[in-house]
Amino acid sequence: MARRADHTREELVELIIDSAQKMIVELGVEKFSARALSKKIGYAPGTLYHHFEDLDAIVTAVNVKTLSGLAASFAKARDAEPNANTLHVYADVFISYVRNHKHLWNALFEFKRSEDSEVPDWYVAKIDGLIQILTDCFVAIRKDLPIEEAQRASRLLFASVHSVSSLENSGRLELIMNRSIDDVAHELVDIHISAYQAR
Amino acid sequence: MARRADHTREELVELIIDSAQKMIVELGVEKFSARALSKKIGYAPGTLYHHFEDLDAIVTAVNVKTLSGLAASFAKARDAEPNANTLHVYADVFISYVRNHKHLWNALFEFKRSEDSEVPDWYVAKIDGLIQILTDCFVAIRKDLPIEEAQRASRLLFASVHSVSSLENSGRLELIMNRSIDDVAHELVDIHISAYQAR
DNA sequence: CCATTGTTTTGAACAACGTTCAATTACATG
DNA sequence: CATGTAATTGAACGTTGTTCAAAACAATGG
Repeated sequence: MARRADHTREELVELIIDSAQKMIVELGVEKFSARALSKKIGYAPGTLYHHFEDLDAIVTAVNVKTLSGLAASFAKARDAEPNANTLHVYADVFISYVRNHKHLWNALFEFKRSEDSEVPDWYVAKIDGLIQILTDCFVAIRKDLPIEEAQRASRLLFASVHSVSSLENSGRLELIMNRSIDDVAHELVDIHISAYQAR
Repeated sequence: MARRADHTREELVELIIDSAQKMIVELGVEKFSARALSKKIGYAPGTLYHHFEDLDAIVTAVNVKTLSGLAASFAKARDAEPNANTLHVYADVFISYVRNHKHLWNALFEFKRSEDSEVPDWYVAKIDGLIQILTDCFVAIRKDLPIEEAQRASRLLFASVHSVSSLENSGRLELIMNRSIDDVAHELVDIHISAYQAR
């Protein structure tokens, strides 16, 4: 048939992404399937593949929104006068965002993308944006150090907090320690600040 | 039929685990399947389920060996006189073990276990053993601090290095920074030592 | 040496998955 | 109203993990 009258191309693409997002939020990415999604939106499975390369592409589209949401939370918390304490604020923002969007976050960092599929550029760009905000804080902590040092420090802190929170999110932090992720994140921030100040 | 003459029960269990391990090493855990495994060992798929609860249980059995292997590597590198530098040695041991057993490590930390399945006790015990070794180093660095502080520090360092190396292993470290995992691990060790010394 | 017993092994079957593509259908245009 | 175009369909293919009645083998007792 030709395009059904109920949705334009753009509307359909949006419908697919939004429904996929809802589905992942509710059931987690492992329960997410092409058949279930197509049923939910009232189209046949094959239709999905005329608007997206494969399921991977749909999850990736959802991931854009997830990462944008985190960026928005960071932007909201952004301080005109960044300092050491601001890093703790961002840690809180990060931890609670991940906690409140557990399934979406898992989709972002646990979904297996196929071997050949490249890492999208916007992925790196979005993350770079987040890290830049942290870099500002490190710059403020020690204005005498070159910006490269601050960048290095912020990337390392981001990687640390991020990956420890992934560990928590997959239920494996308790294998290593019996502490809340909030505790751990804040201590990591302290440690990284302390080491940075002692340079 | 009754038990086939070619393998005793114990031999068969061992054969299953060993073949599963080989398979994961060669192809990765995502290519690992019940049918392929049964074909490889020359038994029918159903046979696997008479010796293991499910595929998860087989992967878990492989994981025992993986974690034991890491523990053995740590034990080999263990120093009678631990100090700050020894932590770097362990970082190297850890990183190269993960690098040399990429697929096995992924099976250990990326394989999705079913919701209800409990974390095995030996899992925690093995990891605790590794962390104890690190704790000794921290104790040596500052003998005046209580052992709880050293334990805290070693768990945090272990979690950091471990999770950053997971990030690398899943090909996502490059999303955050353009550095080798070795570099990152050693800087993490330095940072944690520095902060610990400054307490 | 054979029949019976008790397990172990088998493999077809089930429900689900991602994906493809010929056939169909609905809409826009002439 | 006929024709053409393009979106949609859904059956089909090859996977997957798992189950279970049936079959097959080894040990046992006579």
